[in-house]
Amino acid sequence: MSIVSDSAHLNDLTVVKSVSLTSALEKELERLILTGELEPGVRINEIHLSNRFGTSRGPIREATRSLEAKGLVEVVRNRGVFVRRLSVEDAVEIYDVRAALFGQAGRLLAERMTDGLLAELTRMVDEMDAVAERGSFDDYYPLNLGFHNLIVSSCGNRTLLAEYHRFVNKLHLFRARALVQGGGLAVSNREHRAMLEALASGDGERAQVTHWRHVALAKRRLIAAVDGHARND
Amino acid sequence: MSIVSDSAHLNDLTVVKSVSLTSALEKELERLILTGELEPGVRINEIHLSNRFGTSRGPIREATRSLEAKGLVEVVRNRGVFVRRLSVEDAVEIYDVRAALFGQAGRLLAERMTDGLLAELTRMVDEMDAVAERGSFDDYYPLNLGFHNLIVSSCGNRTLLAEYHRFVNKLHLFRARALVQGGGLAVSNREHRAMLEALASGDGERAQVTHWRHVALAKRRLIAAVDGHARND
DNA sequence: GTAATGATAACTGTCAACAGATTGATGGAT
DNA sequence: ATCCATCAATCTGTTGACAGTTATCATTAC
Repeated sequence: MSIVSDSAHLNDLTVVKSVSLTSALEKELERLILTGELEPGVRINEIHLSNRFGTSRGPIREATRSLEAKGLVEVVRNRGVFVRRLSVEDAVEIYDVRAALFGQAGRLLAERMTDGLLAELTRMVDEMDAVAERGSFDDYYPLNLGFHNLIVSSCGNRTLLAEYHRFVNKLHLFRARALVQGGGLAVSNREHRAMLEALASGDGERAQVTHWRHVALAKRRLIAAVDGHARND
Repeated sequence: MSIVSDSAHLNDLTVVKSVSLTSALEKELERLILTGELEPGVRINEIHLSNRFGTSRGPIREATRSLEAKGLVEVVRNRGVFVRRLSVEDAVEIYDVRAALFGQAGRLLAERMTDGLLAELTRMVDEMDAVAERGSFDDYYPLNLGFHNLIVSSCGNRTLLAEYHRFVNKLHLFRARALVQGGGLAVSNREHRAMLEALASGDGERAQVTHWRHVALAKRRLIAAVDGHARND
């Protein structure tokens, strides 16, 4: 495992001196973890990292403590820090939290909806329908992500937005994540339409229910996929 | 290594060598912040702390980075770390998140309710009623806290539990928090009874709504209290 | 061949020191 | 009296080094 490779990303950041080395390192490590370049379970060697980034171990330790609080890594005394590995149970728990947050975002958004936003969201769902017919998951995924992000970003609660992102990010640590991403494109987008209608109606309660249910059903699909996969093993 | 510090709490922890100095410091700092011994807005001086606890600055810096990720302090480059200060808007946002999480906890709990737990929760509400009649807030507050904690702790989702606590803790950073704590004891406990009935019925949807509404109404009381206070100024 | 053992290497925990930035004070000019 | 420049003190950012712990691996005994 030769971690001795140059990181262009970090160099970009270190040029800007207004950002501390620690936070730059933290962002870079987070990127490495979320993109999967640092796989769940692997140990993060402080000395290797300090060589790789040309810094001392101090800032790296600070960055990893921050990542630990964010739940992306695990620190074991005298043994090191490990990229956190999510079990199926962890992932299911996260879906519950995410459903709660997303439902709340839907409620808030319904109560402050604008015509322009509704048009944009409708356009996205139409586009997803078109892509879903072709069954192209690689095209569907970013659209789906953007749709959800736009909803939560527009709900007017920055705390909620930050928390939502935290949990969506954490799902990247779940190895079997790819299982659930494949199926049910058309089904999922039908739920999107129900959400749209609720948002358009301005009924917060109804919006909360539809948004909550959308994630709850995704959780069901995850569980079903995992069970199916386990049976096939 | 003689740890010459005024903090009995810290000494308790350092005796156990399985816990790193950093995490012991973090717990202690968190305690100081949540109890208000370190007030919102004040700067945390690394050198003073290292003298106080008899350590070097390294572990303290690591602990503060962790607290930053938890949202309890704010780090400003080259200026230091400050105990985070929550605005009214921040507090309101947190209530929304808390409502979402608490509602979800109610749903999960309703679907796994036991007779013993229901009896215990009922007992607590009865006790709160008795205390509320006397209008004794100091007695009501810990009971109320315990009631909510028992619900979230019993819902079976540890991730949700951790997040819920995170946000309840963050509310300690809100200076005007005391405003909302005083009023509506009897009203609040009437909402508790509605929650109890929903939990007893085993209807997850209904439990989620009642639990969500309980926090949403608390948020309204907070806003009303803040507005009233502003008018009286 | 396998398991216990002990030496060695590698790594983390902590510390003390240096470099750079910020703050506040001092003194002079207007 | 006010404003600005300069400077000293204080604090943070970062580094390199040392101590203690864990992991590795060859050796030995069975």
